[in-house]
Amino acid sequence: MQQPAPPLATIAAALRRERERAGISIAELARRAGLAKSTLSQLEAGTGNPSIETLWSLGVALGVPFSRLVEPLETQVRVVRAGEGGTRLRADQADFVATLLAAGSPHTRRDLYVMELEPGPARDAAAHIPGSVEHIVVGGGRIRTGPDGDTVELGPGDYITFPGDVPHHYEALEPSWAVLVMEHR
Amino acid sequence: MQQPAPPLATIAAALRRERERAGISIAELARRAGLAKSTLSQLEAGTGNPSIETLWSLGVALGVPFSRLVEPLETQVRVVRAGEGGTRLRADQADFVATLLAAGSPHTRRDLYVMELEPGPARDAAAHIPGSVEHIVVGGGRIRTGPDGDTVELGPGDYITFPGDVPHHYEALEPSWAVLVMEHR
DNA sequence: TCGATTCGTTCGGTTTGACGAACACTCACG
DNA sequence: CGTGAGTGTTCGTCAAACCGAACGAATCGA
Repeated sequence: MQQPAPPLATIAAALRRERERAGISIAELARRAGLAKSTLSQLEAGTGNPSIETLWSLGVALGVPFSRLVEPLETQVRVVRAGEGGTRLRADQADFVATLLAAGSPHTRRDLYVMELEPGPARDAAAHIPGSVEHIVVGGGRIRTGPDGDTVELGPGDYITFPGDVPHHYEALEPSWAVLVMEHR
Repeated sequence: MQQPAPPLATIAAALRRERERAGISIAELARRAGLAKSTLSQLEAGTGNPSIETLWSLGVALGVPFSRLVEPLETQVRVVRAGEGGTRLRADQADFVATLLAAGSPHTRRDLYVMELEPGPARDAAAHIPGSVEHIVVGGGRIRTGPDGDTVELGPGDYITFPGDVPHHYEALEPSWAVLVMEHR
């Protein structure tokens, strides 16, 4: 039910991704992590099966949590209308369905809020930490929200997710409340 | 900044803890994971530095997310009624308040669901992965939920959190929907 | 008391991950 | 063109992870 796939390829991809994000070469990373560059080369090629210590030192050198290197990735604006939805779980003996909106990875930190809004424009230009993502499920009322220039109007049960590190705003069209999950890495 | 300590000892401890929780022997676990029991013996002893594949297969055999084996450790029923709440964020120039319900630590994995329930008892005895925690914010209707023998009735905007690894159930008193955040480590 | 079973640990042998050197390649400089 | 510094890859060597078998201890029946 869990453990979707052998993480060999995932590690290779994550490793390359994080290294390029840091803007350093294989040789440089090898030096910082105290490893042979040949080892890194093979790892990024998907060949090989690193030991915990090896992978750990890479996490340290890259400044990312260990689990970031072993679990997959996902962002963008995405809306799920009430009732629609992707993967639905249906309880065998029960009258309820649960719709998966966003799967979390271990390295993401998610804070859970309930948000109450009164009508009127309410900018939140603050543009949070880079890499943060917002998830909103409207509980009641109507809210227009999203990144500036790409806002969407939502009603009860509607879900939206969008990057939190760009200017965006919330605007209640009537007294409203919503569940907000703030995700930062 | 992160990466507190070499995870050698952590893995040894986590491995033993999870295995004993599953109530199986080293030999049995070795058989399920397709490893030599000698390997496990040494791993639990703290000797050795397992490869990713080895540790992964152990995670699968134990039915535990990979990261649970490599990261350290840290629940109860808690209810926040609509309008009440702990720390409230108030936007300076805006008409909205956000109430922090649950702060996420890194290393916890949180999946976001919307749940629709029809009236009638609906047991979910399944008792998910050990260490999992459920967070629920009711969007509409009325729901009675919580661990068996300790359920609470909730209305729109109410929040509850409780351990997900014990028998519990959802019971909609009328057609309802809710936001569910499933947290497992 | 003697198998028979299961447990966990210890001991050689084999596989393989990590290392370091050599390699081909590109770019900048003279 | 050299030549030097940078890149990433390939190859042989060595240490260590992993395996399988053998071991002592504990439990349970016959």
